[in-house]
Amino acid sequence: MRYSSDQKLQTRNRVLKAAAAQIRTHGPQGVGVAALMQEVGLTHGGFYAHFASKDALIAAAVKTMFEDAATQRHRAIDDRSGPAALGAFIDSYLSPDHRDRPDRGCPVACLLGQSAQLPALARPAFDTGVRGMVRLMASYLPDTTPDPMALASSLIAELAGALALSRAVEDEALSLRLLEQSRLALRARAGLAIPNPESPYHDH
Amino acid sequence: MRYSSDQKLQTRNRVLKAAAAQIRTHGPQGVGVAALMQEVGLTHGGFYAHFASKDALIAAAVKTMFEDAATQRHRAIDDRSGPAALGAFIDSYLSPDHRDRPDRGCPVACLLGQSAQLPALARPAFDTGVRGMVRLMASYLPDTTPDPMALASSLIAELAGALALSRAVEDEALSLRLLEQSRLALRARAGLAIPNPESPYHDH
DNA sequence: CACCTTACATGATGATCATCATATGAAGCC
DNA sequence: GGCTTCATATGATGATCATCATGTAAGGTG
Repeated sequence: MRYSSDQKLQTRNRVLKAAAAQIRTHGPQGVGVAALMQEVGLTHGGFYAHFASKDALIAAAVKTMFEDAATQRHRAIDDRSGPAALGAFIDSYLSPDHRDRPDRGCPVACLLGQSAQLPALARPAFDTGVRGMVRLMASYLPDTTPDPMALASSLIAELAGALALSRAVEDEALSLRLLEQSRLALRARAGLAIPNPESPYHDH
Repeated sequence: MRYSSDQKLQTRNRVLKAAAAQIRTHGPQGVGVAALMQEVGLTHGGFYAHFASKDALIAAAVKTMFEDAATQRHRAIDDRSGPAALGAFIDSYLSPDHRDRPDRGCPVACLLGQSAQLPALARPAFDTGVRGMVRLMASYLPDTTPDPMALASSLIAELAGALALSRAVEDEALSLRLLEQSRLALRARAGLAIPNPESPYHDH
């Protein structure tokens, strides 16, 4: 068959999207080329028409992860600004919903512990993503913050750490406690009021 | 040859020790039975005399990791007590030295992001380790702390998150900044004085 | 209408890996 | 001194996997 003009690009994007989800749930090693292509409805043979290697795919997938995460953050925060935006960000980040959907969640928290498995090609994208996330957090902080970048760095470490920990832990009660206590601590550290206990979480 | 009475146990311990290091550096998937046995000076055949499966090995190795970590913590803290112990713990945890030696470092930070790769057999040991670490941290906190377990949970999340992040990042300057800013933030949050900038880190 | 490009499929290759069946070789025991 | 035991070695098996060479169908282009 002859394909529509951007057929190849669309296929490539579908593969990328599937890879981005698989990498976040099963790690870079957990993705097989054959299984990935099958998920997209194709066979493994065509893969190398789109990517030079599996490592190249992972590098590209990590990049798209961070791009998607940026647009997702905008949706989670809606049109809120200042403290409301910051609170919404923290709450959605440390929600059980986010914990249970790593496949569409924050790449930083997912790749945190995968440093050894991540191919060198994908590393720069990760660094850029971390830097961007710290910068974004700093931009949310009150103008009165003495050193916003320093505080943001510390807040991001706890955000990602708490989420990753809550995922790694087996016991649901312990997992929820880790989320909730970091959520409260982070809100306090960021200068936010105690959140409404009735609706502590938000969708994204 | 006939072997000394505890030969088998000693071999098993050597395998476990090597596995514990490999898992922390290369992840659970990064360890091959053959390579592991060769590192210990044996061939792959004898492995199944010691462990029922690779998963069983990983579970046992995770357990020993946490046991070793407990004794290591005692050494890092020496005979200090109270604030001095807490400060030494934070400083050594977030030191470049600890960052660069994951093979003998904190299992929590190493396994944080490996939840997907960790076999079910090893999960309970991880939970126990996390709980123990939070409890230990709580025991260090000043008596005046309103809810020590809550604060400890938040502190551990930042500790492990900052260390894992500093390892995952490629850029050395960014990595050091992540360590240092969380170190200062954690000391402040734990009610400690600003550390001496001359010798900010300690061996362990 | 014939041709050639293009997007993908089929099938093979070689590597790696966990697992296991079986062999070996040294020592304690009779 | 031969028999047995037991820690480890050798080698095989089957599975999984990345990669690639080659085939195929379809449709725009000449």
